[in-house]
Amino acid sequence: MPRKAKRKPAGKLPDIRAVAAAAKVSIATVSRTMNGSPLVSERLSKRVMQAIQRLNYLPNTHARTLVSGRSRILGIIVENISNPFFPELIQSFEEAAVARGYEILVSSTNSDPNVLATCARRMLERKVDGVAVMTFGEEEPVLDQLTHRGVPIVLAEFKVDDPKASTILMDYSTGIHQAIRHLVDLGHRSIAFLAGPHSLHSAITRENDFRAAMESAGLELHKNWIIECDHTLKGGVAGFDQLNKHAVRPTAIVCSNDMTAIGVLRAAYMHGLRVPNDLSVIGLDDIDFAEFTLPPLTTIRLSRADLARAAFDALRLQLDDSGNPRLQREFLVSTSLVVRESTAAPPSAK
Amino acid sequence: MPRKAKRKPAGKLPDIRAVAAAAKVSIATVSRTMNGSPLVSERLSKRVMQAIQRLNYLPNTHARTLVSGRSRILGIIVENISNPFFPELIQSFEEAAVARGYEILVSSTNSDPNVLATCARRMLERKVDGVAVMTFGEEEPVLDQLTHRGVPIVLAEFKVDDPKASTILMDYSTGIHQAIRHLVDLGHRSIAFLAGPHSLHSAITRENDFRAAMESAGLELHKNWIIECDHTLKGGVAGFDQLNKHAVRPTAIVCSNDMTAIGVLRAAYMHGLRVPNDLSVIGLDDIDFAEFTLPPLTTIRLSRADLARAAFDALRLQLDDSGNPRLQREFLVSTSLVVRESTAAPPSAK
DNA sequence: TCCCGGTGGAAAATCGATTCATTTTCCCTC
DNA sequence: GAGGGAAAATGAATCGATTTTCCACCGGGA
Repeated sequence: MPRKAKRKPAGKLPDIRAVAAAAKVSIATVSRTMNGSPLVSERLSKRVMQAIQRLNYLPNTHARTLVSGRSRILGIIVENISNPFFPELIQSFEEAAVARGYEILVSSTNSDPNVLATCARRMLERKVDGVAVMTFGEEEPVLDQLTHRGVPIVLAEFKVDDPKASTILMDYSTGIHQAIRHLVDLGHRSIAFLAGPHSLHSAITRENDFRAAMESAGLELHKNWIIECDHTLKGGVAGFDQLNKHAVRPTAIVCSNDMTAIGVLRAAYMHGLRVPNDLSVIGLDDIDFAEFTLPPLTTIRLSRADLARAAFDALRLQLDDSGNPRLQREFLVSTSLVVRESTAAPPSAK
Repeated sequence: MPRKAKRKPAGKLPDIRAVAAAAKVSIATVSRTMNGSPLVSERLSKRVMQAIQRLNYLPNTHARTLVSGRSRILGIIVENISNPFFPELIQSFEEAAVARGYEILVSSTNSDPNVLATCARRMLERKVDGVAVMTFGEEEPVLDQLTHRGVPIVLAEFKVDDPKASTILMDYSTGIHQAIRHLVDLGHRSIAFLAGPHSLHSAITRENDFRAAMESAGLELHKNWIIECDHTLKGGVAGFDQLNKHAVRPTAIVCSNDMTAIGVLRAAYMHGLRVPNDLSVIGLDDIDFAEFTLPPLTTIRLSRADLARAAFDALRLQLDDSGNPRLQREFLVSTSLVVRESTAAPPSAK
């Protein structure tokens, strides 16, 4: 005996068949219409659209994904969502994605490689079309999982030798040179650097660019004045404390990111040092907060919007143009100094 | 003539058939094993699991969703991802969700009703199993779209008369009473309130609780001292400026959220007022930053972790226990004062 | 010897779309 | 009016799982 035909429950959502029936066309035509195929006449297209409106029909993306192989979902993995840099980045990435009909899957690794592996797995299970890995380092192990399955990825500050991988490089050098130049012009000679964790490629690049800028300004690097911190507020406080232990102290501190700089501001305050009169501080990122610290932070701007757009474009290129062997796979994002009030002439120059 | 059978491309991902073949069982058994059916013996189950491992098989969630009707995706809609309160909330929500095998879809409305509608639509298209609407107001129009299609939702601070909707209420009253009490104990009598935008239910609740606390402390409310701001840094600055225009000024300011309070800190600094000596400031939320402002902010803590967990539990209850007519549909999250250094005795009391 | 309950298998229906191969429609020309 | 060819619309296979139905097998009890 044939299986009993299932009656449709009353509250059933309209599917493509319902639309086809309502518009008196085949389901193939409905599908074509929705996908903007040129093979549908104006007249029919209109009729189908009306039926869609009338029924308040939403296509089932899962069914769509199953057959087409594309999910129209992009993943974005960030290092730490509690660092304001990243929400701003996610926001821009989301806007770019949604504008082109992509959905995004966000996750944050907190610099834990295990979490990163889990993220990659989650992305794979949901069949993302591409992943922006915005962790600025530590990403090696995860790459294979994704690229081996043919998922395009884009990395920040890290080149991978895989045709499916693109890279976004930051031109820190320009911004950092401007910062050093700014300090030198104010009269500073003793400049310290609070670096980020060495596990991050970006932290190392920033530090190297700082060294280069110091050298090209003809300034000597005091050995104790480059300290590895962890890019957090607490880390900035700790870094300052460490700097403060030594007898000779810098008159200016450049930090690997804004959070560190804000930590320094806090620590300096606790030690009774006035910024910028007793100490100049420069950050890097220019998060929204930087304008509202006390005093407002002089910092090197790294645009989240630019970075997000570059990441999205890199993925889109891989997706739309994957045949092309001469695909652009490297992108550059620039930086520049924003002068506010945390920098001034050093005390000695008064 | 039948369509030509398609050969499998070499690099094909393993599917359930491949696993079945590798484990020498039927696909039904593989499915049963993965879904923890009791009809599979220990022995076989182990064999299947091994095959899954060996092939590095990942089930296709889209295929699964299509037939089962459940996507195991939860949506979370926040007001503004650039306010650090929300990333911290998302982080906790994500952890809870991922721990139970759910994926999450994040989006941020920026208080724009049109964006909210788009978000709802995106969630619907992706067939989310439930949505946490953490916008603290403005949500009416969107509700129908979701609940009408049977998607459970949980709202912050807003009750809806729908069996699919749950609510999380914040007990601001306790924290705000503590704050007023703290100020009164320090000697303050003149206390202003920088409210949030009246479009937000939470902002109105907070304001009302402030009024109530003032009254129960026997303090008079100065008419010009309740000002509507917008919960941003800039808004805090503007609010302070407005307060400052009048001849009589408060000795303490309570703010509807931390961002506003941080804006006030900044504005006070620009006007040469020292906090807390000249002016006491209290925030609400206790975002991570609050500990690192200058001076560290006294604030009313509203735990993101508690809120996220409540939101997740509310949805899970709706999902797992949807038959139950006596479902818990209201949850309460508490608040409490955290005293740091932005409050002290008023100048006159010195 | 027959039957029975408990396991697991094989096969088919289903979910809701896309898309290929095919048929139908329509228009133009001779 | 027939024939040809492009354009428009259709039918059916397909994606990868879940789930149901029916069946086979095995050991044990009556």
